[in-house]
Amino acid sequence: MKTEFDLHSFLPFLMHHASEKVSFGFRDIYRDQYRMTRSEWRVLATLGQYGALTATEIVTHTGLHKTKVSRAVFSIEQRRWLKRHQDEQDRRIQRLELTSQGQSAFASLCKAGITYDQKVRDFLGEDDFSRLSALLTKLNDL
Amino acid sequence: MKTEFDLHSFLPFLMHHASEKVSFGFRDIYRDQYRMTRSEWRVLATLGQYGALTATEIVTHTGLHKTKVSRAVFSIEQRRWLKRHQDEQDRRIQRLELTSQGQSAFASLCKAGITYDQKVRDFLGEDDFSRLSALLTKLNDL
DNA sequence: TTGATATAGTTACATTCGTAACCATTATTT
DNA sequence: AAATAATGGTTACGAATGTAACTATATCAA
Repeated sequence: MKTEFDLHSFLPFLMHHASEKVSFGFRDIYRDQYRMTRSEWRVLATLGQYGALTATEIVTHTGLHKTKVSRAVFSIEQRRWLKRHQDEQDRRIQRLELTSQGQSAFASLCKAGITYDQKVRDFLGEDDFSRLSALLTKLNDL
Repeated sequence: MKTEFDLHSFLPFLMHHASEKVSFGFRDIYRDQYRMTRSEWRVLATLGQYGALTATEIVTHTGLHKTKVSRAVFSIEQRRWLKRHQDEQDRRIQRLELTSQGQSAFASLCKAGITYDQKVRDFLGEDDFSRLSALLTKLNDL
């Protein structure tokens, strides 16, 4: 049991730092090359990976707030990277689907993502990298 | 070398998720009990731990943006939790110091922090916890 | 010295964010 | 079937954020 508080070994602090470090490295890519926000990138990636989804499904996949998803979808639609298809059974729902332009943007960012991933792997070493992934995954159930 | 992109095993994604999970658990405390933002909590904690500092020193300690620090300092000052002391050598500088009220707020949040820390430790187990801390620290040099 | 440059810190502005309120539609209850 | 509740999604509004411009002071160079 720890009795002394030390900010720099406090997990929320450590996590946040490391997370920004890792995230910003990749953010620079989608931000500078495509002028995308993180929410937009995440929505694009989710649709790219899972095909057509509703906004609510994107929310559950990503954990993003629904207003973020709503706005991201709107802005991606503006670029003509996705289309909305009204669901005929349930007219509240729109099925969201990447256009071919959206898919190639996604493909290009995937490549960049894999390159970036490799960079971090090289830095950490394969063992530490997978250890870290496992620990982070475990934390999801906290 | 990985050739397929999978969002859910992509490190920026994993990190961000885990970070939010861990951070929000503690944020609820300083937010609900003290109406503080993360920046404010971090500035308070830094001053609590290191004693009197200048704004720039807080920036280097925390990595926070200087406007965030400026605003956090202002708002903590409003609560009478810190005082500014003009430096007589360099009149651009203000030395920032917690008042006794600030110190007791800090002390109380430290206790909550230690409790929270213990909760995460228990969840992960001592070994995984320190493994994780080590990996996150390593990432700072990425 | 004085002019140029750098640093500490704040502020104006535009953007982003989260909460809550809000439509529209569907499901459930009575 | 009418009333009520629940759901998908958007929007209004206030708070928080980052960039860049700004003020004031200090340092450096000529």
